[in-house]
Amino acid sequence: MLRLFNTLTRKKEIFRPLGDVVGIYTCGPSVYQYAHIGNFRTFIFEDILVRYLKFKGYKVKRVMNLTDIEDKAISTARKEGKTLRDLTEYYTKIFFEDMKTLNLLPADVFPKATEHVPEMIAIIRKLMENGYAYRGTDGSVYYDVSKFRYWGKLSHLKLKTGKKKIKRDEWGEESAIISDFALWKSYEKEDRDVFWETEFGKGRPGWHIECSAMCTKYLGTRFDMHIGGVDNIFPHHEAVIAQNFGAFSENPSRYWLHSRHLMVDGRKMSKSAGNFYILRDLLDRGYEPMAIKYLLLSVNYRRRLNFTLEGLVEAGKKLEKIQNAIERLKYSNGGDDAEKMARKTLKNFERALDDNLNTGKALKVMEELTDEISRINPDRESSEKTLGTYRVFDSILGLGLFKLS
RNA sequence: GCCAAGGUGGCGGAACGGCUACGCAAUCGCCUGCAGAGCGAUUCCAUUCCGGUUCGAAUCCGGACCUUGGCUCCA
Repeated sequence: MLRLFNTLTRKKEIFRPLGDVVGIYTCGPSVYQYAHIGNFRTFIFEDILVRYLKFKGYKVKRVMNLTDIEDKAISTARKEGKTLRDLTEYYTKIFFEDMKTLNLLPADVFPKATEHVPEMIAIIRKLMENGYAYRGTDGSVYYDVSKFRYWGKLSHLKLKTGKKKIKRDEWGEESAIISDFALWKSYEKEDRDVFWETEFGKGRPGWHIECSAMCTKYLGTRFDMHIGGVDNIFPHHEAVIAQNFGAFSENPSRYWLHSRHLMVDGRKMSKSAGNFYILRDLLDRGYEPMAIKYLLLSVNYRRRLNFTLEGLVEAGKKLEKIQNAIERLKYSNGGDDAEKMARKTLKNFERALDDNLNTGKALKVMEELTDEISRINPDRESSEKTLGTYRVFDSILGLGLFKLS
């Protein structure tokens, strides 16, 4: 029985699907730069979750959005003298390549924000009609958070409503005052050719509306899971809930899952600290993609994971050890029975993943099986059965365990 | 300030009331034409601190101390 930690309730809850198909929406990449390994920690987690649900017999529909319009993307395109479209198409292509390199299954739908402006407008219209939105003096449309009584429920922040912006690093009484957020931003000349003519004027979408529009379009007003990194909790997912509630009177997702950020060399990964890794840099330096994946899976997604190059080497060794054991099983023709061990391991593997997708533990039980069968000389029949067990593991983990074959 | 997570051997990381995981690293053997891989053995007073509950605590309770994360750039 699968249990997942729901940010909304801050508890592990037994997973019960709403319908025949498990609907999963995940906040995908902003395609104006290379995705880094931290991004991939989240995407790998999501991938294993999807694969595991399928293994358990669920049908899954997964939607992953591509954010191809936002402030940074626009300014990056301007700096590089490219059109927004050229820029985002390039990084989208790279992202798909990286996903393939890491053996991640593609989502069923990859909707792009720029292709869903009419859907966004429809939701903003509803929000206006329902009294959750207003036109600002600058012509933009804002969400009035004072109208939403559950504002702050997901993030568990005690937020005071107000129009003031908080100042960072000046925590005091006023620090929890938050501002309304933009649904539709009116046109500024820095936007150049990035605009749409709509009933709310010439402009472009706000930061959060795309997810409301696209999750609703592809999964309906109520689906099973919404996933992202912890940084999305506030304000992004809080805003998505507010938007959907204002438009459709319900929280769009039953479970909200958030993966924790990874650390690099014991510190938060950041460009300024020089500990910022993107996939292709690591590959250029000779590291194996599956070793990277192995390391990223070695700790449960809600725990802090410290990414180091030493850890990466170690992960590569562990993976190799398993690959070697599998290779040996293909030809072993001894007299020992491995099947019992394999069956026990599969059970423990499932138990680990059932517990909030504890991939670290799952890898551990797999390593233990590997050690056990290395000590014996399995007979032909149980070797085949054990290989079957490894195939199950690999179908869920996608680690290329049969690489040597 | 508010809200969280966590502190286990040289390192990573299990165990959530009892049998002192496991892996990596290190040392020594075995196997091997060499290499790789593998096997066996060995070493290391590990549970932040102080109380409490208990026959028994890393695990439960209370209190310290410390670390990390979030609080509209961010997966």
